[in-house]
Amino acid sequence: MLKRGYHHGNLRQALIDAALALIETKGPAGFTLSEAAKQAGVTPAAVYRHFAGRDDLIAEAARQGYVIFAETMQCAYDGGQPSALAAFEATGRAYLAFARKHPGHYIAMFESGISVNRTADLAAVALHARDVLEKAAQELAQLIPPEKRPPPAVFSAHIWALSHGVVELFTRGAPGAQSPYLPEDLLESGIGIYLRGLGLLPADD
Amino acid sequence: MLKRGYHHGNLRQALIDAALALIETKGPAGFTLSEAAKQAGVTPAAVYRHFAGRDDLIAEAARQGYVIFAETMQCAYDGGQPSALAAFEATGRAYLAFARKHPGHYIAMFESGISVNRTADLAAVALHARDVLEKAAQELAQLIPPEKRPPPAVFSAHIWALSHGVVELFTRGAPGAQSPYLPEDLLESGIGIYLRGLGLLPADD
DNA sequence: TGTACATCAGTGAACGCGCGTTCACTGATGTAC
DNA sequence: TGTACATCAGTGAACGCGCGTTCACTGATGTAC
Repeated sequence: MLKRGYHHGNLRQALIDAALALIETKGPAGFTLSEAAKQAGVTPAAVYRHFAGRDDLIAEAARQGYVIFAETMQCAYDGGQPSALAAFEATGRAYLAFARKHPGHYIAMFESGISVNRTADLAAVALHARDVLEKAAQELAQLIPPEKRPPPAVFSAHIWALSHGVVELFTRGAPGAQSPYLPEDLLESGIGIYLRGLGLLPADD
Repeated sequence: MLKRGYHHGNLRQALIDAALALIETKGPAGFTLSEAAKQAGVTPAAVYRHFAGRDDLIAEAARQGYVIFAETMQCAYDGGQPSALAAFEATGRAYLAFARKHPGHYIAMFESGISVNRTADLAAVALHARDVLEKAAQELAQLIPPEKRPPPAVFSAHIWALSHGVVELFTRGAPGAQSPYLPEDLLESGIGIYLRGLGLLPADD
């Protein structure tokens, strides 16, 4: 953040970062353009040099989130290679790790109410993120005999839903947060049982 | 709704219903006390005869949601008796059915940002709803050999998370809504694979 | 049955507030000569 | 290296709006006699 007197230096990103911090602290409804501007040390009007308006700012925050999200999962996937099983499990764990590490992004992406189809750019990067998970599922599905193999899209949807449900219900003071189990453990054991159901893990523990 | 001229008759419930309709239509942020009053044909100030304020209205909507939620699942559970497996699967299906049939309640409960611990009353009814699912899980867990039986709380948390994730991601125009699969089918197949992983369903399909 | 009265649900006007957004402007910055 | 100038990022004042909330009030309702 090279602050060069009158001009800010990198206000655009500073505004996004401020928005993310606000969303993380006060929830998706707590974010306001004015407050984000204030946090960045700037007048609300200055925001309009860089964004079309309030929603455009959130959308950009979400977009950056999807980029990091895809990168995180891709990286985990690569790290688990060449074992399809290890790659898949690492990808699942990366989902929760992302939600933990980037709560502002996560909320902007999934809880702010902005549509993923708002811009073509946002839709593309969101689709790419989904493809990473689906590719991991597809590769793993090869190990299942074709006649009892579910479509990879179904497979990955299950894992995505389970991961998302764990995040929403058992992190950040959600309804199930009084549970004595760590979200990480819940997700790992849940995926374990699921993969056993697919015959990808031995039945005996 | 017996409208007796000047006095409304049952304004309290009319306000809750209006709030639910608004939440369903415009999302959790779209709800305003003033608009709910207007929908009920009444001045905003009239709301304060029945509720402490805006948040109190949403909390009451959520509370009623938890009551219906618990009833719906309890009813499905009872209908599946005496088979533990049938009762459990019916309870899982009831979760999604509730979200479909009462989207306003569902959003008020899980997406409005009001804490379940806001009042003792709300916390109690939310806990009761969770207990219904947990009881179904507990009973079903009896069929698993003790040494490979997961704690029922973990078991039910998995199902809850999977159900919630499916609702959030694959209904109501969410990120995964362009998926060609019905949420009902996704949830059913997911639970099926999961139960197979626990040895509660035969491995061959 | 008719009248006087207490109750209290809803009115209507007003409030302060913070929001997103606009506009003419200003002055720091980087460039051309 | 020094000066004149064009650019354009950010200012500051202002706007209209709808929000949640308050208050003194009013008049429909149900009850007591």
